[in-house]
Amino acid sequence: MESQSSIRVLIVDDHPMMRDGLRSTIEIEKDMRVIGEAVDGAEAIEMFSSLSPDVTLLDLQMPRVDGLQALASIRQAKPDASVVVFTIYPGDARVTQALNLGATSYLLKSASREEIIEAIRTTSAGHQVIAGEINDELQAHQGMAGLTVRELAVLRLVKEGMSNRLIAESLFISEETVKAHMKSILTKLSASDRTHAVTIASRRGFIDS
Amino acid sequence: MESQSSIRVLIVDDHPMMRDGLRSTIEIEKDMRVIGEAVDGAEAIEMFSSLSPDVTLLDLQMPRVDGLQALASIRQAKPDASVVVFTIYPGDARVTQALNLGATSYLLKSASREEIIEAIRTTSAGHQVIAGEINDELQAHQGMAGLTVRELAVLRLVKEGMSNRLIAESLFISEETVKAHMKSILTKLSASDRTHAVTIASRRGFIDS
DNA sequence: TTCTGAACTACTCCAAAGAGGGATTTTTTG
DNA sequence: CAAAAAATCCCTCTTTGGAGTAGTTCAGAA
Repeated sequence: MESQSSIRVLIVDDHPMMRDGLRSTIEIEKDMRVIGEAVDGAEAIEMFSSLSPDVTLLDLQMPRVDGLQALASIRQAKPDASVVVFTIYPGDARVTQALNLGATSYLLKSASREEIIEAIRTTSAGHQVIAGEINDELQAHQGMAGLTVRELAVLRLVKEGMSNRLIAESLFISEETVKAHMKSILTKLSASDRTHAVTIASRRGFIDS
Repeated sequence: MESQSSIRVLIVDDHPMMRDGLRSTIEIEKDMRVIGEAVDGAEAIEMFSSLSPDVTLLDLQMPRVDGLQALASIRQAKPDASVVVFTIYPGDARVTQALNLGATSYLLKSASREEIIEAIRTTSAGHQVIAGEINDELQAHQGMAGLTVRELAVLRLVKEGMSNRLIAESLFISEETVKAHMKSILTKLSASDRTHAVTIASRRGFIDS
């Protein structure tokens, strides 16, 4: 589709220097150009609908509306949108979530100029690019059960230092139910206690660190 | 000193796009230029001693040798070196540590082009620049007791899910001593339990997240 | 040198966490 | 619709965590 004209790219990142780097790297290539820069998720959603870029380069860590929310909105507005997630976060759970939300590709910020340019081209052609480290991580946790919505809600409160009793009150359930969720969380994450569970969940991208 | 000639800057960051952004932004200014780029702490130490830059722009989050270690080496080699820490990490404890290690200035990656350029100029002139958000954080925790070396060692093991008994064995001390350290940690961080302590310590930059 | 902070140890005591069972009711989905 | 998955609740039992209190040793600073 974009073989004749140039690939129109929207950059979404809250760090000015990172946007500058991406812009200057992309502008060097003859078959692509930057048509807009957004500094947070809210702006990303607006600019996506007004500009209709061919490829959106999307950071996940952003103030206000985060990248995953932006991704959801964008894919809802245009279900075949090509999005390259470009983030420092590995973590199989976050990657899986992004791919389920419709991200086409997933790159890390440690990627080289060439990898990024190549990923934009490949993604605009409708193909997927996943960073090697990410693939390793996905395979390492392949087949493992994810955490449910309720388990994540419990774990986020655990992280803030709440006791099972307080969590129960906060979620309007019994303490026994909280314990049941905790048991499931510890099993699924192979954690030795609640602190370990939070540590593992942060590393794997189930919850924000 | 550098008023006649241009300010010679060394960039240290493991993200190629970030380095590109910094380089192109700095090269626009007539009174400064980039004389080298390092991708990790080890390279930073080497390049610092071979190039003797006027200002070093240093990221903290890097593979192998991290930024704080690099900072320590650099300041040891040249005690009056001007270093601008440039990182995504806030966290008063990390900032305090960096400043104690001899960092001149502390900027966040959300900083604008103008703020970065201005910080390089000010720092090369021997003055300090601290990002506003960072100052707020420092003030908010000003006067609070820091964690001791031993308390940090305990907390890092707590984060990995170890029980007091296991931590005691691991550090060759009694479980009662571990409990004493935990009591002190919980008090100093105003944490409700060990999980909360790890969460707060990560946010404030006492331990890596 | 006295003093302060850090590291260490010991005791009691109770609340909380987690292991090991089992069971019911929604909700989702093939 | 039937089956599976998720969410709920309950009971026992043991281990662990954390509060409270008290003390020693040692090193470095005032």
